[in-house]
Amino acid sequence: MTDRMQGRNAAYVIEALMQSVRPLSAYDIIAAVRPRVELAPTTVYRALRQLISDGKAHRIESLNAFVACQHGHGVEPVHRHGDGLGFVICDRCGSVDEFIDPVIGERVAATLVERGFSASAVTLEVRGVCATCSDKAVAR
Amino acid sequence: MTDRMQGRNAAYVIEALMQSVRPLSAYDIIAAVRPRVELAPTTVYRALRQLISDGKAHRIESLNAFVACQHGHGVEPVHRHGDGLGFVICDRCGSVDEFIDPVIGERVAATLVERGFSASAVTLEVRGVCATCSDKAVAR
DNA sequence: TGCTCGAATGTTATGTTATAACATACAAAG
DNA sequence: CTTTGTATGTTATAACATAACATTCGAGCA
Repeated sequence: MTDRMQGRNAAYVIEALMQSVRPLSAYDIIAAVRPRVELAPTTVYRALRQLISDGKAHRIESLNAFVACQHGHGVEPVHRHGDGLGFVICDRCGSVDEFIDPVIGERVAATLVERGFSASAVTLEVRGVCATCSDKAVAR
Repeated sequence: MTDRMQGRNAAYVIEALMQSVRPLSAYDIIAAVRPRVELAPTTVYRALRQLISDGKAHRIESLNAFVACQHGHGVEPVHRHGDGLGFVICDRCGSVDEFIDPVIGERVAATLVERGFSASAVTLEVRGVCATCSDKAVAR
């Protein structure tokens, strides 16, 4: 009961996410782990819920897809929504970049305090085109 | 060709959104306008795309649902993602509150400039429990 | 008038994302 | 060796979203 046990399905899922540059939908994950193993949607969503609550994966709301957390693989705490965690998502190449801006975290927190609102999750996502893809477009 | 023409379907849809306290999914909207009129999903999504690009409605990504814009019904410009526009969503009563924080807008913009990232949309959503619902829980 | 063009709309089918509901396995604690 | 809780498996279906193509309708104009 070390709080580290999370079953082998979660292991398959996080592995698939870590090996992918792009976010994966639940069904992408099913395809990615096949034919090594055949997972049902339910199973994948269960594993994802677990991984997300452990801070090892994030859901990208605007894509209905999932990514492995890019940080916190050492001693430092993993990134959590609510600390000014955000994602920059390129619609051209699909890359996702995680960032933290404490000032944003503070401003959001202030807004919530002002309202007496108790937050369970904060989503910050930017969609657009990354520098690399812009350059490519210019280069042609 | 005044750029204000947008067809009667959009009118039905925005009306349904404005009359609702809570966000509505596309299928909720279909139910809301029935039996006055019977709209197909395609039709509703088309109208929503239009309304959103006009700034008259917003998509709540974390709910896969839609709300009417709460501001900008006078001369002032409508709210747009990217100016620090955000939503505070109560998971208990379903209420959605729109807010603007220019500081957040600036910080996000700065992050994007730093990366040479060109944004097309910014999503900021907070899920949790509003003051009213918290009070109720305590009061019982 | 009647042509033509584009925008809006309608229709059908299907693709994609997510969960409900219930059955089984399996390990640790007692 | 039984109880209990967590993980897992299975089937079905709910909920969200778009593709592809047909039709209607109004504005501008020959």
